[in-house]
Amino acid sequence: MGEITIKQLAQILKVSTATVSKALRDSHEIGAATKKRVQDLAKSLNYSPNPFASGLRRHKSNTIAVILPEIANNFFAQAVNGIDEVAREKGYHLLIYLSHDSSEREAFFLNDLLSRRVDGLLMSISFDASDFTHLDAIQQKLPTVFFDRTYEGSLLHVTNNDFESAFDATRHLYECGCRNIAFLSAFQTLKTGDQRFKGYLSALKHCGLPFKDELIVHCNNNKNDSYTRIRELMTEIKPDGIVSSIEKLAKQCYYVCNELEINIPGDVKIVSYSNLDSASLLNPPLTTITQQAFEMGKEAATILFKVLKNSNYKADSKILNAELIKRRSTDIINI
Amino acid sequence: MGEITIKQLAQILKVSTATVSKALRDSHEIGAATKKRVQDLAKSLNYSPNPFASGLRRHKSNTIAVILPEIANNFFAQAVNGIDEVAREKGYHLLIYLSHDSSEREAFFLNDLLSRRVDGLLMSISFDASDFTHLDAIQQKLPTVFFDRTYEGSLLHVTNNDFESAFDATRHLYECGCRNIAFLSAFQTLKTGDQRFKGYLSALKHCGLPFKDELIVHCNNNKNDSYTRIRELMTEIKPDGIVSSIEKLAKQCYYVCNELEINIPGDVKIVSYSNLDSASLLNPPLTTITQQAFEMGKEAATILFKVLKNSNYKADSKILNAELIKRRSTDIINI
DNA sequence: TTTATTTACTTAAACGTTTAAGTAATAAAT
DNA sequence: ATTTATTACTTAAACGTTTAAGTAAATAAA
Repeated sequence: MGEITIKQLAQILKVSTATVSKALRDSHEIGAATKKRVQDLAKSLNYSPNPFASGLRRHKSNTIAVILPEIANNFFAQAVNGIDEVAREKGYHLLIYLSHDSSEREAFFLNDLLSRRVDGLLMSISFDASDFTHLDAIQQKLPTVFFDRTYEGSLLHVTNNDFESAFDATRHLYECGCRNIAFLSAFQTLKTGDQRFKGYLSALKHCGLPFKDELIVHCNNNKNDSYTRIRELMTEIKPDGIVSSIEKLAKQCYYVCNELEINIPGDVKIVSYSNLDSASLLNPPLTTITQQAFEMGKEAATILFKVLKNSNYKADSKILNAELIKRRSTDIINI
Repeated sequence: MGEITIKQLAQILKVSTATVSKALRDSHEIGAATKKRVQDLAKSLNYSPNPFASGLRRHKSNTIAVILPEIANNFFAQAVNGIDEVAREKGYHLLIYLSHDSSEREAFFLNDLLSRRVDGLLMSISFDASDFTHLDAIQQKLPTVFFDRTYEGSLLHVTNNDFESAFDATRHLYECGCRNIAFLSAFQTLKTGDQRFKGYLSALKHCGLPFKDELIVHCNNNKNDSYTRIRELMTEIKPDGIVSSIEKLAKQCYYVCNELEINIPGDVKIVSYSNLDSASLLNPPLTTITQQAFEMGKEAATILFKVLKNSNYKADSKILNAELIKRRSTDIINI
């Protein structure tokens, strides 16, 4: 039961605990022979230092927190894979917090993290964020890198080229013949959502299409709500193209179209931000704006570790390019 | 910078640190008036206890570890959601370890967990496990509940009705007219994989179909390898039905069939263990054996917390029923 | 040879919390 | 009135590690 401690190692070897500690950390203060004796014994007894004791003493946890809106989503899951790769390499542990897109939960987590439980934070902001004071505060207290879903006040972040990718997607629909392009909006209070919307607007202008308010559907966190709104859009406004700023909503479009027997891409073409790995197996295969999810996690973690190494590294950012992958959901159908 | 400590609270209130500590934990040793003074001040200064100090003293981390084969998989992601729900409610934190289906990584993690960093462990075993000594060992040291992918030696676990669900899936194919049913096998060294295979065998017998070795495809962790094997199966053996014991392999079947222009369900019918939430949007919609992923995480966590509360609770298990959801990939086609 | 430096350790305090043991004052029981 | 119990605290040690400061011996420089 009782785990082996430095004290016990010291007793066995008839040296002080200081010697053991230093030998294990390979300090120059310890002679080669003693070092080896200590290290050999430690290995043979399968000693591993108590993380609480060393965390307490060193004010360092070797742990980073990751706050995510959700985990059952290929984008975030892949991002975690990227984060994990970097963190493991550095010997760090990963504490996961799921906000389920609730800023209330998020605030609770952020408060918890002030206890110095972790050395740093990687975060993607929740759907319904509107008050950013907690986020402003955490950045002052804890090295924090935002990824994907960022806000105006973020100092360190990794984002997509959201404006450009939304622009390209919208233009792609135009080029495929759409003249009535709807936009399914989400998290427009965040920089990420705002940029996507602006990209859409800019593309409309560029293509000479008028902006129509009824083509914008603001979706919230409630599944039924957004289903109803999309259904309304499809029955009343009947767009011939849809840009969805979030994967969830694109799926709902598919369900609505199934229900209403609307043909994709015949009646309406759809393109969505999505990292669904079965996008090409859907019926029809979905044209996606695919983010570099793994890379994004990796980059965010890399920036965080830079900051942890050198704490006067106060602002940095990286933009990754999302890729428009054209599939059948935006095919031109010759009748 | 410097976080507020109990010492500082004590100094301000002119009481001892013991009093503060006890007041915060609502001890009966402290008078109501003092208690209130302490709690009010703590709240107003946003005090939160240093988790390292209290972890060191109490030998308790309020953290549980979760070891998963992968996270970019709806089953595991939903299981994490279930775990998260229970853990948050109990005020626990979640440390995530991804084995990427490597038992080597897994062993490394298990070793790390011996440092008493966490109070308990929830685990789903990696794909290529063959030596179970690490698993035997961890169960002696740390309350551990296995879920989904378990092994013979597991004391606490939550599983599917793997035998029955594989039986039902196989029989379903038989009832849809399949007489040459292939089985895509994975992690057969684990109890989970073994049970699924036995369920398949039993159904063959029950339906009066002969067992043919060439209909079994053993798939490993390597994506290209298993693609090749499935391709061989489809070109050489040409089964009219496939039971896939893992979602990944079912997707590969779809890709192979796309490539070879094999019609699903006309030429071959497919059923797979899968929690893909877009299963119904696939082309064709995939008949799945859908596990109660969220429930499984929740149940596993619940058992773990029972053990944490009462440590002579040494063996327990729960079986959840996976559901066969029939979709077009196993439809009977009338020619 | 004397002094300064380097090497290889040890001592002891510190990190922030918890808790067993002690104490003084008050209330209850005899 | 004396003993016993209860209440509301305090003292001090402990959890296991790290590290600043000290020390004695060996080596190098003067």
